[in-house]
Amino acid sequence: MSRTPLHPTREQIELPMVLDCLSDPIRLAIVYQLAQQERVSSELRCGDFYALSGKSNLAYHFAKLRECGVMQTRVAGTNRFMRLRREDLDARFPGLLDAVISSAAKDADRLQLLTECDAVKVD
Amino acid sequence: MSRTPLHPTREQIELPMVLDCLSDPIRLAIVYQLAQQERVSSELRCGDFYALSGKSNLAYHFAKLRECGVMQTRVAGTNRFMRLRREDLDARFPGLLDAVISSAAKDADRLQLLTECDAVKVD
DNA sequence: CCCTATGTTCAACGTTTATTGAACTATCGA
DNA sequence: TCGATAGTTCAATAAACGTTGAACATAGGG
Repeated sequence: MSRTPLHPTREQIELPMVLDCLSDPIRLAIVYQLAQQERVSSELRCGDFYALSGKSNLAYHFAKLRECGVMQTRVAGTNRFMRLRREDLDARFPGLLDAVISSAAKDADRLQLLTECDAVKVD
Repeated sequence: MSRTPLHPTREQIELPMVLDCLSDPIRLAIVYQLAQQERVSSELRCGDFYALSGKSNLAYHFAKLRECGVMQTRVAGTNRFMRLRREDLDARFPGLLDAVISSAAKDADRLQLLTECDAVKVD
């Protein structure tokens, strides 16, 4: 497996790319789930998203989210942990991420987003 | 020319559709220009956007912006006046439009957006 | 009534996109 | 060292997208 994947610098993050990233339902769900996880200040593994799609399709979306500067991947053994690049996004586009997340939260059922409660319910 | 074009109701406006709309550079420029015009509380004609692209291509983008609920078109004679559906967008996705507009403003030159000053300069 | 100005619609095109499964790489644990 | 686990990469496909020019529809002014 390759080294730590390439990420754009903060200044290289472009608004249209970010919006395009967030416009895909699967990627929006990934971002939403990462945002939920922020509260616990921990990261998520790729496998934590298998409910959303197959792993090869997820790898495609992960790559896109990385290349657009929305999230960051840290390689640890055979796992890859990801988290939102909140600091960079907030610096570049103040209020944008929060507006998207809370808008998504309002439409959680319509967007078929998994909430923390759902995760518990499934158990 | 057909009657007043179809617009989705407020509740029919979907987040991914809106984000997708705003992710295209030309549509983002249209929205940005409409947002600037809001301050003067007036509308813009299709022709006011010819600097962005050809008219047939603009018509395509206008249709998309309309269908996604981002803007509204009012037919007046041979002209069509448009404005942002700010009230609806703010109600559905609080803070989103403003975050996008101000983010775009920060990158105005990178995004090749026309500002009010530019319009004056061209004169 | 014609001519012009304003926009839309249509067909065509090349490009990008999302999705799939199979093959592959790398790491960890027994 | 072997096998299982975690993800990526690749090739193939179908659908959606953005762009173009030509044709069309409509309203207003001489």
